[in-house]
Amino acid sequence: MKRRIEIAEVLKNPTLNESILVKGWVRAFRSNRFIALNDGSTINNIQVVVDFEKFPESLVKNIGFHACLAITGKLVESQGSGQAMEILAEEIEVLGSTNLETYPLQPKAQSMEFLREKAHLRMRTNTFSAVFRIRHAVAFAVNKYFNDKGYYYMHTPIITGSDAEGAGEMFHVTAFETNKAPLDENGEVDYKKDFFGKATNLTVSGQLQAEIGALALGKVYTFGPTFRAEKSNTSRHLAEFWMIEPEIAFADIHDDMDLAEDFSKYLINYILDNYPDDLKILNDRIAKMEQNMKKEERRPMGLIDTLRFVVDNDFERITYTEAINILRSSKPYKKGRFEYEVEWGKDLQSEHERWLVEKKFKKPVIVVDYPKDIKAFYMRMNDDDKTVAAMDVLFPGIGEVIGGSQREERLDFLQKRMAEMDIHEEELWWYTELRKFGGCPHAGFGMGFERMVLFITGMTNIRDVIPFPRTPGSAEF
RNA sequence: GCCUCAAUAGCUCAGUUGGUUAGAGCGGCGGACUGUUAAUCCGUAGGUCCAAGGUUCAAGUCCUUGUUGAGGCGCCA
Repeated sequence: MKRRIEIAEVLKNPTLNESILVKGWVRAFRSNRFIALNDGSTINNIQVVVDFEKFPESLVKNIGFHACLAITGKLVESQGSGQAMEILAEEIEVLGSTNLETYPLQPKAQSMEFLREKAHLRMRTNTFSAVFRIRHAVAFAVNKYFNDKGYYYMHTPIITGSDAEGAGEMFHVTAFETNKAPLDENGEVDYKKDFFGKATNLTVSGQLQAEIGALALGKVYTFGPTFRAEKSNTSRHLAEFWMIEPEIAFADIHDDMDLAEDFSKYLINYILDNYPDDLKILNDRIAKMEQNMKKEERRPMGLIDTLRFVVDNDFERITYTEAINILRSSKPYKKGRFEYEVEWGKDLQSEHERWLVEKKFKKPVIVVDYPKDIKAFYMRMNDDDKTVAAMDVLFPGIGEVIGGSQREERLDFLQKRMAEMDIHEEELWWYTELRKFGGCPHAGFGMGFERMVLFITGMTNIRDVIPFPRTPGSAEF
């Protein structure tokens, strides 16, 4: 019995004129003679040449789109011009045929919305196989980057007893059966009798726990699923997404920004260096799609050129106050083109961020030192007593990919902010104890993993860079 | 949560001012084809026009409600 060789290996280290065994799915069957076979190990196919008269008609009939085949044959130099080598089929076994009268996928461009409804099949397409190979690679690069720099990967809880993380609506977790939860004397659900003895939720952020790690291990990061019950209906939000949250001791906001920029560039470079073929498929797909678009709707640069440009240039760094001033002296502001007001103390709207990133600077922008009133309680107060050491990294086409801050390490400042924002210290007693016992300056950020994958793959909807998207009203598969 | 748009063949779409039997390309099916590269060529089948109600002599087309999807806003990552 011959051992199967993966197509990636065949193409990388070809053993010409030897008989080999490959297995995979049919991407195309042309001229009753040429099979393009793909096994997922690479975006590239191997061509199999079938002398159809040598095989029974019933077998040849089963070689349809996305049928699964095992093929033994001699690997030779190709006579055709589209590929370097090909396999002359000696034996063909149909492992799984496809009934094409009912199979929904077709060998042509189909809409992202349609394919999203076929999440169990869409990974077989060129676009999605490329996206999910790259998603894997970005995840690997995240771990490699931090490991190589001496960070420890820390697993923070998925179920949390704290509802004060302040990052959005939470999904409740309970072992009670619906409508059978015991009530207390006030008629409220008595969570003391629930599994954990208290009300619990799915985590919206691992940051507060990551701070525990940073203040013991020095440098840690979390990388895990995160849940937000916001009914966000946009191409940039998911109810279940993955977040990367490094947290570092003895670091200030500038170290934090340096890390965010270096880390982002590392991830992009890792894909540019290791997945050029998948990137090219995605690059060409976008170029083709944009052929029919008006010039002003097209991207200023192709996908690969955009990624190169981002890693080759410094991110723009401006303070929130500078951003406000730049916006107020901008053409669209003067001409009244912005829908929302630009005013110190108010958060930058999407349209403002987009103008700064896409029109003014044309590259990623880090905005730092936001007004304290629009930011979370744990962010470190600046000396001006008006702003906090918080930063957002904004990317073209996506907006906020990273949000971070230097954390408030001074107990009295922290307690004051918590009181102002009505956060009870009893609930976060362990968090304030980190300041009471051996605290130190520290900082960190959260990167939306899918948003980064969105940027690197050039996809336009976040639901298309996670295998099984969870959005309001949708939890199929 | 708010706003806007859309839903017609398996897919992507066209369908004029409300007017005869709802069209195309791709895909499927049948056939041809021994160097194809989104193969090509010939033939063929395929429709609850999202759902319910309404206006009208007449509705794919107009109105109401609902469902689903997309986009924008807010929230954020």
